[in-house]
Amino acid sequence: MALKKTLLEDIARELNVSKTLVSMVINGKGDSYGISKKTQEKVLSKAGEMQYTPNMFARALRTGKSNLIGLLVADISNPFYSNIAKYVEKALAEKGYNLMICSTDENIEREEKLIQLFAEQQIIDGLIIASTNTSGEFFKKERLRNFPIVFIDRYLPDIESNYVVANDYQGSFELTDLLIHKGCKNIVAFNITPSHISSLTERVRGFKDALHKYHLPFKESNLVEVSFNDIQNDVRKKLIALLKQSEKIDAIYTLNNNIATACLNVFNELAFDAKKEGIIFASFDDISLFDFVKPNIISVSQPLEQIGTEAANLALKLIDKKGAGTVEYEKIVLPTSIISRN
Amino acid sequence: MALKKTLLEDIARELNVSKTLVSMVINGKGDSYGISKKTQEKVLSKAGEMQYTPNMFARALRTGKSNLIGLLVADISNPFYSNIAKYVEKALAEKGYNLMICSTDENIEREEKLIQLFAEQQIIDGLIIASTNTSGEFFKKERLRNFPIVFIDRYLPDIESNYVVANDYQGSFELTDLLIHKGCKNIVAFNITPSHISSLTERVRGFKDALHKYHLPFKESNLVEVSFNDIQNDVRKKLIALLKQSEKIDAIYTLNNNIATACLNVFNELAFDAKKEGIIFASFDDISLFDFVKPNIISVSQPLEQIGTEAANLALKLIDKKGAGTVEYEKIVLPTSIISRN
DNA sequence: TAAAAAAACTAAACATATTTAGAAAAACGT
DNA sequence: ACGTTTTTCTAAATATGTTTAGTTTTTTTA
Repeated sequence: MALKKTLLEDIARELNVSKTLVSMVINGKGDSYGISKKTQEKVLSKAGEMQYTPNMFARALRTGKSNLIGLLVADISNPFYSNIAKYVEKALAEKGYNLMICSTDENIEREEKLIQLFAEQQIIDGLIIASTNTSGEFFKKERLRNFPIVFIDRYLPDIESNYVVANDYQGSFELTDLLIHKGCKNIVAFNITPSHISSLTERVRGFKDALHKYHLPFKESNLVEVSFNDIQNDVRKKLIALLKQSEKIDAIYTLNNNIATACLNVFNELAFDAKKEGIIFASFDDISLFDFVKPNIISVSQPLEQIGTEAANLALKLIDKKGAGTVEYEKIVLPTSIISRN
Repeated sequence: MALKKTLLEDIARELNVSKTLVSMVINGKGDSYGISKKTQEKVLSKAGEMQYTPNMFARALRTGKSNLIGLLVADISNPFYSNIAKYVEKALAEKGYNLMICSTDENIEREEKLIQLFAEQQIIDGLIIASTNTSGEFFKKERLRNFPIVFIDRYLPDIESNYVVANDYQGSFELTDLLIHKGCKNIVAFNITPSHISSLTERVRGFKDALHKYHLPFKESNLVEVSFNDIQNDVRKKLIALLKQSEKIDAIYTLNNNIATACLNVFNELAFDAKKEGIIFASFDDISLFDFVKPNIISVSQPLEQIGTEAANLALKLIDKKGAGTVEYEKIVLPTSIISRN
């Protein structure tokens, strides 16, 4: 009735050999185990004929390897992450690995639970993660210390780790520098809070340093923080207040695409024409949306394909090297580029 | 050295009971197997203390259930799919299931290979798929006939199946109807080719029927086809030709968000002001981008959250019912809504 | 041609759970 | 106190591969 799957044993029985032999041949170890060419061919052709595919669970159970990589991000529907995911998947597929994607919703508990489930249990062979954690404490656990983890987008400053990130500091510095060159004297940056995330603190640092370079003062009012849980409403409230205030500002700089989109929404609602009001709009993260939007947005573009590809390859490299003594961390920092739409 | 994982046996040994008993209790079957309350508590507390978590592979191997659902889409970086993915994941997480996402790049071979790998091998318990296949032939295979599959976005007309799709026909009809009411007499629709995909053929049908309703002729020139593999360039070529031609058109209607974005790019390049030229721009699929773009886009919005949630729940339902005789297919068609930006 | 070496293959253990069939212990009835 | 039930628990089989430690067969060497 229910079509039975072909097992190693079935092939072995058909050919009157042991399943050990079949397993060896199927795994391409026929030569190294000294199985004769003729036998190898017989096995392979019979396996093809019987449409044999090994049971991943049995294999993973025995070998402790699943050929699965986990990708943990805040929100897979954020184009930043979904684009990275696409390239991660592509790079992994080339090496016979598959991807499990999970969203954490920037929820530390959920993140930790998922890591526990997948990484500590060795369901995945490696983890690529944009961690939302405030510290590296969790990752110091004995069970994780030796697990292949690649941080992307953000790293945790208090632990040594492998990571692939954009040069947030440099990108933010250059963008701010450009704004100043365009004559801006009172730039207001919008950040999200809690803002412990490294990519954001780096961007803030770049922003401040660029101001400092040109002897522009940094006041409290140059940095607005909006709450992650309610970005749209918080942005609306604070942006409107900002536009109403007497002190004139000449640039708004959002520190990620979420805040940018929220601001654009408010502009839309208010039919606010930033250009006409002499306000330059700039943002970290370049999303395709920005190509079409008024006002023209000056943005810092991150190399998504490269981030995804490098992260995948680094993860695979760590898996290969696993256990091989050397614990040298790879810290890959990729250059960003300014997209200056005129 | 390498921290050993806690096994069922370890708990059993500590408590001087059999691992059978431990397994039963861990799986919440203590009562039905008549394990005394006291023993159950002992086991549970010891398991917590020893941080036991069952090995998914051993469990899946034995039970044939992995609590994994596969999601196969053309391109996870397409916001349409990444949004659906988000809601699918959310609905599954609530029921203790996890998601494996793979992109097929609209490549039939890759799609079939992935299905073979995951579904036929029973690595996943169920599959949610936006199939790129031209026919249902592949899904008729004995090994798949009884496998829980939910088609989303597109269904295959030549086979019976479970699916969750938007009402493409209705949405397209209403949109076209609206355009006509706005005075359009020569609407050009942009489709991608090969266009065997059900959602697209339905949209074309809705378009034609609406024209017909108002006795507007449908000519070859009312439907432009662009190749999926090179959307941007093909759109550029054909859109430019269209805008140059002598015959005046009064609306452009793109049949999905990819084509829409490509068109907008061309408008941008040419600094073409559709509104000024008396052309209304409309598109199937509503993406957040459209909120910000000039010209104002009239669009058909699909209920992404609902599609994702219903698909996930239907998949779980099929898994539950598996083997339970009744083969009644669920065909869920969800209403779309017109977003008419003025 | 017998002993040694090399080549080709296999039985059994193992990875870690779940489940079936049945055993031991406790409680009950008389 | 002894057989019968009922309650509680367990040994062994199973799921499907990989790997270790041999064994058998063939070839080579003296």
